[in-house]
Amino acid sequence: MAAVENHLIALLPRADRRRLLALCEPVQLVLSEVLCEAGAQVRHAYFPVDGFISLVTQVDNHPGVEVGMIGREGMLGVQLALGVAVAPLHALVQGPGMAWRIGAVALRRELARSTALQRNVNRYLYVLMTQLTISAACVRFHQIGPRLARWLLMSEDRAHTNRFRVTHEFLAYMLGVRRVSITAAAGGLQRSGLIEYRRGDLTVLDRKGLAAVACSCYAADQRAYAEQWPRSRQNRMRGRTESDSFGTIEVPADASWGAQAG
Amino acid sequence: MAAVENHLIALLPRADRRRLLALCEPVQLVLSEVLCEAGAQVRHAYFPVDGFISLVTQVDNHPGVEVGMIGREGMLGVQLALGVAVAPLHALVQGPGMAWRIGAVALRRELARSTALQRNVNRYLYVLMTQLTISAACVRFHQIGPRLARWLLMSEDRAHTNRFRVTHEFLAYMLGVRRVSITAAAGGLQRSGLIEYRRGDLTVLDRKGLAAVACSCYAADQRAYAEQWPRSRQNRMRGRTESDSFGTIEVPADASWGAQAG
DNA sequence: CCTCGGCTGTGCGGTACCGAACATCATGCG
DNA sequence: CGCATGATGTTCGGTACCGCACAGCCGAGG
Repeated sequence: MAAVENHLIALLPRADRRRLLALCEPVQLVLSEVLCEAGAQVRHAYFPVDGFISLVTQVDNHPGVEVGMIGREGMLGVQLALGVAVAPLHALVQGPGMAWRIGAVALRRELARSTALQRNVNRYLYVLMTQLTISAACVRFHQIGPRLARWLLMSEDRAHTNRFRVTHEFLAYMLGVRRVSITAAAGGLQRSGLIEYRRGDLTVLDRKGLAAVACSCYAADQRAYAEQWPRSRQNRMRGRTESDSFGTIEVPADASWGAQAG
Repeated sequence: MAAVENHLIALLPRADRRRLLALCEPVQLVLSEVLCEAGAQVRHAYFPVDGFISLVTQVDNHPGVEVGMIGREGMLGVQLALGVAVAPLHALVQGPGMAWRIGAVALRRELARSTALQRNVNRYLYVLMTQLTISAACVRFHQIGPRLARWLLMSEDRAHTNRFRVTHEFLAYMLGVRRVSITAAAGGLQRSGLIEYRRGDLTVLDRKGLAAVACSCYAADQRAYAEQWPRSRQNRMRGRTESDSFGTIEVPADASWGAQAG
């Protein structure tokens, strides 16, 4: 097993993992690439390893809003496991990197064979649903500043780096707000010394501080994941070093999924 | 087969339907009953026949927002099919009536046995996910008036009556807004002659007019359902009498799931 | 009949957004 | 170097909400 691997794959028994990977091909996720349009036919599922993907919903002629983020902890194309070959959402690459890609038919065949894979995919499906409902409430009640902080934390978790290429324009699209509102919110975070950016190059400086100003949805997302994989390596390690609260814990730059690298 | 039945059950082959119903017990859904709390353990799934159910999400100490509605077309407790026995959302009875209730274990056993049931449940799960994403965008971009109109249409579809007992207070909770905002929006609809209400007793007078002022999410929800059951009785009938646009079509009081009673 | 409690209407100031336009500034390229 | 391009900063008025408070009003129960 590789040092880094998609979690849904890493958690499979060795034989199942081998079989699944034999059906996959490695692909490079390219920044801003659109992996599928809402309503379009889907032929592949993706298991990100390094890269990560944003799920964006859109209505009428309003700008989009991100309702989900998929990194190493999940997969794009869960609906294939439900026998649905249409994408419900725009999926676009938000962090470049490697992913495993598998054909829809192969995935379904392997799902029928591996109950472990079935279990993982089902659980992830539930986590994703939870993420959607959290996003709905977040978008309704939380202000732009806290939402931006949450977004940065979630991205950092999935990008495995504290520095990424995003413009205010792009952030505005993700949060479903005006660019000007991002300028204001990001300016505030920068003045507080939590982040630093210039011309599409953003660096998270103070992860802990960011977590303090982020809305509760960041913690809620992590909790939803942790509940489904309470015994995974990441979450076992978590117990060793953290308090039981997500709101005030120290979250180092390479933390992910409630993990504490320790 | 009864004249009225839950659609997920009605669409099963006779033998599967018989087996499933043998495992179910009829229960009466009582107005305002809370069927499950978010995060709580779930022991039963429900297939509404007459009654219907609201799914409500909540964060911090904000009021709730409804993110899904379950009537004859769906079921409460899909997550059991994913092997998850925790509820992601508050579920409360919004329209009284009859429903079939089945134990978690029995449901899982029957799912393993009936591929037709599996198929229906999986597809409904996808529809529900779509509903969640639609709600997220709706709550972000659409104004209270159109959202209220949408809510009334969705409720009427599931209540199978144009008259229901709801207070402004309750509507405010469903839409995640202040009671006062509902008073304003509902007052507008009443002055336009689309609805009529007094003291917790609301009647839809002009369904067509309501559809005209509702946000696009009403049509989007119906389309999501219709895509998954394109050949169901309701949707077959639809093709005979309707144009391809949801925005301007006539929608009679007893329509449901894109159906046109004709 | 009257009163009380739940439902509805109204008015007030505040604010967090929006849309549009314009100003500045860094970067890369001819 | 100078300039186009794209990123960021600022300003303006407008609006759709919010929180709060209070006023009317219907209907059930004493």
